[in-house]
Amino acid sequence: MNARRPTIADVAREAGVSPSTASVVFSGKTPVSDATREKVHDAASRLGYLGPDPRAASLRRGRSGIIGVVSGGRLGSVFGDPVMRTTMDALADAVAPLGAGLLLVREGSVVAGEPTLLTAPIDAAVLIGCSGLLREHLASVRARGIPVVVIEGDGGEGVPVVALDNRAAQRRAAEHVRDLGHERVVAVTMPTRWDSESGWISADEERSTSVDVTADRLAGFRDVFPDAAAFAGVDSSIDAGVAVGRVIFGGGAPHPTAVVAQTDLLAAGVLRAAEEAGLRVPQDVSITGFDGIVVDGLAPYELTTLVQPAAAKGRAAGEAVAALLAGESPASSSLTSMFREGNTTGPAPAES
Amino acid sequence: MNARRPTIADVAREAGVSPSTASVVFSGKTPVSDATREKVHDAASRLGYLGPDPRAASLRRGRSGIIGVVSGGRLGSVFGDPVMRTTMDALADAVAPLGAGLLLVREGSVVAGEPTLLTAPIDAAVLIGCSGLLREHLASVRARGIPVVVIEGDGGEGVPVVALDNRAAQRRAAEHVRDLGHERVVAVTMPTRWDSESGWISADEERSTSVDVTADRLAGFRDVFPDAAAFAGVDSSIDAGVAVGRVIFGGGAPHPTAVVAQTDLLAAGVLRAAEEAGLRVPQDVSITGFDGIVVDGLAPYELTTLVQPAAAKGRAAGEAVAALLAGESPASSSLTSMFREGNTTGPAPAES
DNA sequence: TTGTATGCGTTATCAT
DNA sequence: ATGATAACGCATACAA
Repeated sequence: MNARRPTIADVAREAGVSPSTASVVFSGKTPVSDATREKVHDAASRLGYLGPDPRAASLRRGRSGIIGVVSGGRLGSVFGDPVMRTTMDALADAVAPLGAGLLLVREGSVVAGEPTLLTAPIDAAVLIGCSGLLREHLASVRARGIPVVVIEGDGGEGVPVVALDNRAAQRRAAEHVRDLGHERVVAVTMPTRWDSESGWISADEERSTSVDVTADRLAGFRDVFPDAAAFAGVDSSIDAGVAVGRVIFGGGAPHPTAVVAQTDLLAAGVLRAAEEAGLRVPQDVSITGFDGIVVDGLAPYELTTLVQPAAAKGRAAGEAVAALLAGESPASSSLTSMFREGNTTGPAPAES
Repeated sequence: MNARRPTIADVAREAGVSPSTASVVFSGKTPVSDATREKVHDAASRLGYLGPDPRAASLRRGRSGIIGVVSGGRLGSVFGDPVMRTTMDALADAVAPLGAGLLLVREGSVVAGEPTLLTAPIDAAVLIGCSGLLREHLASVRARGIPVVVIEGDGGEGVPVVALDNRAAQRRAAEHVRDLGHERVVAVTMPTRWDSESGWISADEERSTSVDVTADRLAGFRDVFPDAAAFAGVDSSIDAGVAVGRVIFGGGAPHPTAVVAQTDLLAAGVLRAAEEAGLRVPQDVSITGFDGIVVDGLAPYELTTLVQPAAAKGRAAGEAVAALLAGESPASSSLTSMFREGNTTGPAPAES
């Protein structure tokens, strides 16, 4: 009745070999004779030993095999975005060969006691779609020697970034709309802060936007329409888009003839709201999206949008992590989106 | 130029206190005089010490603060389901007070080298929507003394399960459909295995279904319609439902007058396919779902469905983990779904 | 309230 | 190919 779980030392003793040899049998780092290996395995199964304790191995090797993925907002809203899911999947694939898994770390710990970047045993951190608020946290993490990679954001000096051409791409969409003759244009954005609410964006708010992606895409829009109004959705979802669309098309004022949305989901919601309001797309109102995802059930519409390489983002981040862990200094990478014209944009209607 | 990162021992020395005192200052487990605390903090910042190394702390305490969440399939398809997202979010909230975070573990390691339940430093594991294939893995994990909780599945002897009344609830829907007079009924299911393809389910396949949820709901359907046909979707999504619906309503044979789908997303897809085929819902065909989620853009339809307590599932699992970690033996819990009649079901059309 | 002493379970280094 | 040894960095029981 030995309550204690057997250790590798017990196994070694039972097998009549040294602890280091037993260790090597399990790790396979050094050649071992077949006879020895068998002795050790026998001893292990006799004792019910199931392999090295990951915690002890972590300490000794200085590696836990865990990579923290930090994202803004709640899991539900983060994973509600198909782009994020694709990216995360690609990231998981990319770090798996390193023997690493993904630990979900929620920014701004929703609940007290929750592990943070500073208290979790992570080998590296990937920041994705985070607000700038995290910047200070980041400093401590880096000071600790934990490699950091940022996806679409600014990590500061020496932090590799996987960037997307958000501003240029969004500008491209805005130009397309402008070239079609539209003048009454509204931007529909993702949240400006992770705790922010839906509503028209004031100049102040626009200046202090802390979500990098939102800010960058809005800047691209501003390059073409410096004075147009912008409305923030509560998140990136069809429902949020519908809510925004109802406000935009609901007022008595002349409705906009074009809406430049920051995501396909928002665009799909706006489109639906436009239909609700009795407007035809694209005859009465043009709508552009961003992401290039397949929006369930949007047919027969096909959004005019910017197709972004979601999986490539995850892969690039994974490769950067691998390089950092190998002691290299990977360069930042920059991915580009592709403009795709669908059937949701058309010439501005004649002034009525 | 000391390359080595400072340890708590260095801090203690610098502060002129013992290592244990310094440790206590950081963990807060024991009262410390203000003066001492300050001395230690000063020394720490002077040395650039940022707190205890989580890896070493893990080993010493025997806890890593990490809970493995095992799910079938790829991240993308798992998190594509709103129910799963809600459950995961609630789970994350529930374990946060324990100081624990969630490590994503993919069943059947998609990529070689990926950490598994046996190699990751986890304190507990939560299995959610897994296939029975995992059963053997589970044995080793439990042998290791790692607590396990299963959400909607069978963990075997002594494993607390958070169950949903899948079978009874699905039976409820089937009865509703039968009571409306429907006889040509088809079940539309989630995948029967995680690697399975879409298609009519053969008797063999039905018997060997390894995804518990799929099997349970199908059994509930069978309680009422033992001989009806069943068609598996490639996953739980609107698109999968559309694909299934096109087959179901596309043939020359008389179309079914009712479809009992295993999820709301599948139901929504089937509904769309029915419309495509020129059928009216519910006059020509009745459709039921399962989950009770809000399906973006399904209005004006409101699915007849079973509303399941998604967040409660996550909370219950979190509480069970907490109890296990506290050395208790939590009982399994059983949650119930609520039948909600929408406007997608109606009397069977008269025989034509 | 603080200090002393020990061991958590492993693996890397080096020698044999 | 195998063995002896020494950390890895910390938190706890216990003593003072």
